[in-house]
Amino acid sequence: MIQKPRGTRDILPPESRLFQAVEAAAHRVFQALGAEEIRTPLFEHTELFVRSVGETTDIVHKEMYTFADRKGRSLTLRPEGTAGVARAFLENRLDQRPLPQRLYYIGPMFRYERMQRGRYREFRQIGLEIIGASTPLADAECIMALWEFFAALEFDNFTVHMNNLGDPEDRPKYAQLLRSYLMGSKDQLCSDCQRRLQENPLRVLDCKVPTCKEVTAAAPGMDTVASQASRAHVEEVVSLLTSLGIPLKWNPRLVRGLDYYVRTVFEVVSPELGENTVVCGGGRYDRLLSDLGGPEIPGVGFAVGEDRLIDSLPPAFAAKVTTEVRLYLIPLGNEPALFGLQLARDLIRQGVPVELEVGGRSLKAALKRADKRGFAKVVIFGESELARGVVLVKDLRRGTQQEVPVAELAKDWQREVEP
RNA sequence: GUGAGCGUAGCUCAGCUGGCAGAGCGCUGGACUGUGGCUCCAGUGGUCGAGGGUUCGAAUCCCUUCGCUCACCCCA
Repeated sequence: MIQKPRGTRDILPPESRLFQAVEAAAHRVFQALGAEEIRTPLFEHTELFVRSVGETTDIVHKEMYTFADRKGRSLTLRPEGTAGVARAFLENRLDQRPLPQRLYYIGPMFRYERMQRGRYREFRQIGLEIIGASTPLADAECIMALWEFFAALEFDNFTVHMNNLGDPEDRPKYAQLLRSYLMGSKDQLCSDCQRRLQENPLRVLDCKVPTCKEVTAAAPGMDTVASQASRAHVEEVVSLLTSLGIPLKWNPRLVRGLDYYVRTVFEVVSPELGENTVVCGGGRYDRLLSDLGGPEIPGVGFAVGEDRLIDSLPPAFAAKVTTEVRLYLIPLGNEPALFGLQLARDLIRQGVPVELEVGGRSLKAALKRADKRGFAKVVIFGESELARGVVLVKDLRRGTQQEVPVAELAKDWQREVEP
């Protein structure tokens, strides 16, 4: 038996409804803010990701699905969405349209990683990019959009973690500062952190080992060397969001895994999936487009891990989405079966979702099945009902049943669903 | 890349120091002819992940291999 490749998943009903609901919310919220959908290739030239995400990052270093095509060109399945959007933006000269442009995408990403809870090799991201605005207001709008997206999914308790990564020229300065600070307590760091100390001291701030946390607790924050301009920028973003009533948690140890971020960075972690499982990450990337050979156009954006988001959806919302709301049509006999087919056609034309019993079940068996499937209402009709132009509508929850003229069935349903 | 655990029915799992492969749930049907939920009955369903070894006999013990999961790492 052939199985799916490691790290991929089959999204089956009813879970597929959760994906539909989440994506519908994304379309609705982002479009309301003036964003438009962009769809870019699932694979790109490898060079694009090496240059944008960063050669030394883990993503590029060891997690990309890279392959040679038949002409020997090196291609890579996209590990994230922003690079492709930036490339498409430049290639199609979208900078010639009015700026800023708000673009969002929904689709699969690929990273070669070991499987773990909430971590897949093929996973879906929903991302929003605001390209062509460098103001703190743009950052704030971006995070506000994120907030509204989560709110539309009925999340009521989550926090946006924020930090300032400074400008590109600040980062080596900070790495040096942090390294010399940590050198003093080198012996108390775990073996991983002693290695990180040389390679990438910022990562030490991320370590979960308690002794390392103690050492880094009083370490100087990025803002001690961040440029005055970047500090003023991020402070303004915080101020704007605070005025909006969006709770932020300042986290000076927040470090992102992509090199292109500057200044504002933020994350949302899921309490359900554990403290180190990021559901959403984003930030500002003012140098990305110019680094890719384009004009100096700033941008800010985020990506939500759709699979992880769905794993941590509020239960009440998930239950509502997966509940069967449709009329179950049960014909009794051959004449009524034909009528049932016509009735199903008429009802779906009027926007009433139905399920016709086509398995020839007895009434008893059909009702039993209706109960198991969670149908709220069933429609029963035999020859005697048809002769009188009515059907029996049975409410399974209340246990009541009444005759309804066939012509009023759709109206009866709409009254029930949209009171 | 490092470490740990687990593979038995569609699902969740039992199966003792080796002795006829099981339960619950699910699915299908039935218990007054056209009225569900509870209950009861019946049916359905397994190369015990795969290969090899030990043995009269292996789901069980040993070896190999494949697969899955979790943690580290990193990230969505």
